[in-house]
Amino acid sequence: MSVSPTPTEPLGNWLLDALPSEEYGRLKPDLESVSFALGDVIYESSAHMDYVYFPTSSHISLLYTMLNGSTAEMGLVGNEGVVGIALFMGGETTPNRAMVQGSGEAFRMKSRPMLDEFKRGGEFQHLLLRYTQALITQISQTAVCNRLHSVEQRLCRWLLMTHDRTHADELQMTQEFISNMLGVRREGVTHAAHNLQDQGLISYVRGRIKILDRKGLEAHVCECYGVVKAEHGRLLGWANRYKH
Amino acid sequence: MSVSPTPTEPLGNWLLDALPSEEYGRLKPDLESVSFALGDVIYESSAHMDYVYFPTSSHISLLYTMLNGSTAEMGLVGNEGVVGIALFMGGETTPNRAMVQGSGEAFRMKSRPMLDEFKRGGEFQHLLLRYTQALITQISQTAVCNRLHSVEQRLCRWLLMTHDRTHADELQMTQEFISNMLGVRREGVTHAAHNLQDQGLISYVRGRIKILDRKGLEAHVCECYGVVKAEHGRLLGWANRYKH
DNA sequence: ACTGGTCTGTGTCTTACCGCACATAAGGTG
DNA sequence: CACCTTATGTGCGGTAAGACACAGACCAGT
Repeated sequence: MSVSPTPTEPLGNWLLDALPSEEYGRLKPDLESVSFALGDVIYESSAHMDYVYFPTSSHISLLYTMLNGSTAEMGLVGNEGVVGIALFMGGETTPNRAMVQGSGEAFRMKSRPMLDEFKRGGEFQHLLLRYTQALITQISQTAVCNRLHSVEQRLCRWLLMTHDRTHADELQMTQEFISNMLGVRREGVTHAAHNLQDQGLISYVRGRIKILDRKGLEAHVCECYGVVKAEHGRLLGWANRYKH
Repeated sequence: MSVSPTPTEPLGNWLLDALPSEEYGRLKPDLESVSFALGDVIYESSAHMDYVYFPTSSHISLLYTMLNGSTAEMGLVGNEGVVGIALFMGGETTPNRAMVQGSGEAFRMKSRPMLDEFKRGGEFQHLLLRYTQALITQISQTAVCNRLHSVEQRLCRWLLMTHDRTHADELQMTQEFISNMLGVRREGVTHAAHNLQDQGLISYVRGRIKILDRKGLEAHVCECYGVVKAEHGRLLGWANRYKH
């Protein structure tokens, strides 16, 4: 992870870019640009957090690791959101881990100035809370989806969610990695990925996935993807972006 | 659902009872006591919400219903919490349903006065946000648990969570009902319940479950139960209760 | 006491997914 | 190129849980 100085606008993170100029002006001096590589761990479970992170070109996975080592993803944060909600929700820590799932850039801000602005109760607070609600929807839907849908459907969902946050048609991740996200065996991913490939929806070669037919994936995915996406749209008001 | 007037203290809801006198004094006139029966629907998915609810002797289940009609629970709210977080998180609605799972009492408050107090940024806001974080943990853990643990383990977890919120050893609910919560078939619940009964942990007769051996259930349950409980304790500071 | 409805138990068949073991393939490095 | 590591494919047996079909058991009302 490397750190570099002062940002230019628009920043590329929707929460930051939706701020009124006045609030943005107050926060700006405290924003630092950071660069993440795939697999970087941003927060360890129950560990102290110093910063909140606003991804721009990176995206981050929220994971839980069981005592026996198996893992599953509960949520995915891209440039629509923020990592570290526990800092403004008042809990300081969370019992999960945040890991970089797509390398790229983010802005970070120390807990203290973030909280100062949050406590003013303006648009910043309002945006963070609405985003948090969107995240809750995402996590809830994951809970239900994990219970009721097949590996193949969940893989579609995961690919689409990742695609939305990558803004590129080629994703870099091994089946092993994906299996840890979906909470299934690696072979299960091999199998599901193979099916999707046979249908011409993706191509998969050694840690490189190409999304060939997004529409096809959307036709294949369970309703969960749409529910979360619609709710994100509703809560984060895509129309209101880039105010300044 | 029946409504009756003015409360006496302590109210029995931890969030309300943890408020400083000043804030409690402001909210008090807006609190109404309501009585819920099993199965009452408090919020419908994506429907307008007028009130937030602070359960005391009742508890409420947060559910998601799939297009095909199958359902699963994502969270359970008892007298430690509040139903209707979307009202202060700023989303107005959520894409799920809240249903009474244990009959009993609750306090409710109109959205407007609740928001007025929330926006003052005092202890009320602080408590609600911390509670929301605890709820997020619960939902996250449900997501992971749904993926990685057996019906029997999940049934134990659900029984313990419900028991914590009922403060009674006899629960009233059919296997059909439970199957909708766990997102499994009714027969799956029959099977799991039977196993628990054989081990002398519970007894089950036509919609009446007795918790016979709580320690035994705790020994049987997956880690998820403990994680969520510990996090609730940490975030809601059980020591700080009943301030006034 | 009969009847009808609501719960629960049981059986069989099928399927999705796990666990394991191993084969193959594709790159990277000396 | 030879070799090693990493990534993926495949096959087989086991198991948890799904779908469906009924049987029994309890309860409530007339």
